[in-house]
Amino acid sequence: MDTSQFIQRDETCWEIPPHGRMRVPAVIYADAHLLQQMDQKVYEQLSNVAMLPGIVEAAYAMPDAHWGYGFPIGGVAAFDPELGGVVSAGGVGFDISCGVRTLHTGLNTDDLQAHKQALADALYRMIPAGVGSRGRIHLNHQTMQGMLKGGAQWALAQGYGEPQDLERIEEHGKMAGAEPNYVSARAKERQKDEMGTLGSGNHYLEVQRVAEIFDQDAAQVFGLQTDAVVISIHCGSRGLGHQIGTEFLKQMAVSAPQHGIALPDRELACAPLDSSLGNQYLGAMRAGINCALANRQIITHLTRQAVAGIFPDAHLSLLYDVSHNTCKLEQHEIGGKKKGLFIHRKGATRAFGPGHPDLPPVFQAVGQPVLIGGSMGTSSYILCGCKDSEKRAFGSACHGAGRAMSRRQASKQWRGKTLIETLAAQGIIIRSQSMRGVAEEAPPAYKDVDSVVDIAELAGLARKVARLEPMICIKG
DNA sequence: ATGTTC
Repeated sequence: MDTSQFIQRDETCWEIPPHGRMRVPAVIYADAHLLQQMDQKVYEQLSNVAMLPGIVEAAYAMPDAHWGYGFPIGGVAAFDPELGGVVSAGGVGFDISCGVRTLHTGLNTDDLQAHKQALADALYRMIPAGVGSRGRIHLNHQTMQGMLKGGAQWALAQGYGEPQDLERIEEHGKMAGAEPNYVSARAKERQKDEMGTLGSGNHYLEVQRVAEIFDQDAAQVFGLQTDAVVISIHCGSRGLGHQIGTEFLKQMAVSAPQHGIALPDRELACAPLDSSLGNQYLGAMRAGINCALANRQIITHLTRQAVAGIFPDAHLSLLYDVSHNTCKLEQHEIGGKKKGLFIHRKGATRAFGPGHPDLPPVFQAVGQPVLIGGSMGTSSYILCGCKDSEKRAFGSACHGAGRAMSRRQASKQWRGKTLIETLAAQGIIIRSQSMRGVAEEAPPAYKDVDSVVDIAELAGLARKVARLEPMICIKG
């Protein structure tokens, strides 16, 4: 889009001043090139978000932002319940609590070389991936309620994982305030055979090597060294999250007029935080967060089993687990005063800096790990939160490379088989059930993750710690 | 993202 529509505040901060029904400005963190690459829809969607009741400070977009459903993906917005603030199902997204976790393996690149194919096969066999994939775990009514209430803590109690995993998951693995009774029977039905599955789209499990370290001190705290092998898992709440999103979006759109809300876009359906519907969505959405946390915990268990079959002495310890589709009540300073705000992050990662009370002791000195999944075949990054990020976008950073092209366009332009062959020639093994899915994920269909991350750092959203390169990718 | 057009 045209950069002249913005007031450039500094090198990476582009502002849309409030006009029309906008209550606050809209701000995009990007450089001129990333901004030009973004669809004009990002401008419109972010301006619409700035019109919603009770929004404070500004509607923000991260450098990886692109056109989404209602809210842009890469969007961050905070709402004050005391100012008539709202919660929006479109502001969280369909894949509730989609996120990334990264595991240390204790192996290095040389250990892996001779066993690469075998490990790819073992992981692909062990972890179901693709549309409608089903797992080996089947939940009944009681275990479903327990999972929705307990998240990764529930999964651990079922035998999936290790106790020390928990402190390295946001919310200690269990999102408080989940209300399984606000999750429909249909959402639960869709989920009962889907625990421990990756799903499709941009979801993946990737075996990666640490290719570059930018910050030795933070890397040491995070346990990262050059040539170490790590495994990253990117997935979410599967059919359950999608069903919750679908149902509440509809209800929020229908009831907006009776809540006195004139929606700038039907896709921005929302409900007041103090309404019954808003409260029900929060309870269901938090249960969806627990579903995603439990799912990533179970996949971790399956990953440990697959790796143990080839490297019996390897111990996989969790670095961290972050969610990037959430709405959370957090304390932030507005005009010098601490306030409880509902922070929507849609395709945006929490990036709390050093000393934040919500971080476990191990990360107090350097800030939380911010896990950035790149596109297929390209680098991923590990960043850390910094003090500034709390002033820039409520403690948030980008979540990935961000699409530059639609799935439809990408699937017309590339062939999955060719892409897999090209990547194989670079030593990257791709395993996927869907050649169309692979084509949709073609690296050039995404923005350049290196520049997205550089701009995120320049904007003070997070600081670079390490760059990872893919070796094996199990693709959803 | 999604039992990929409830």
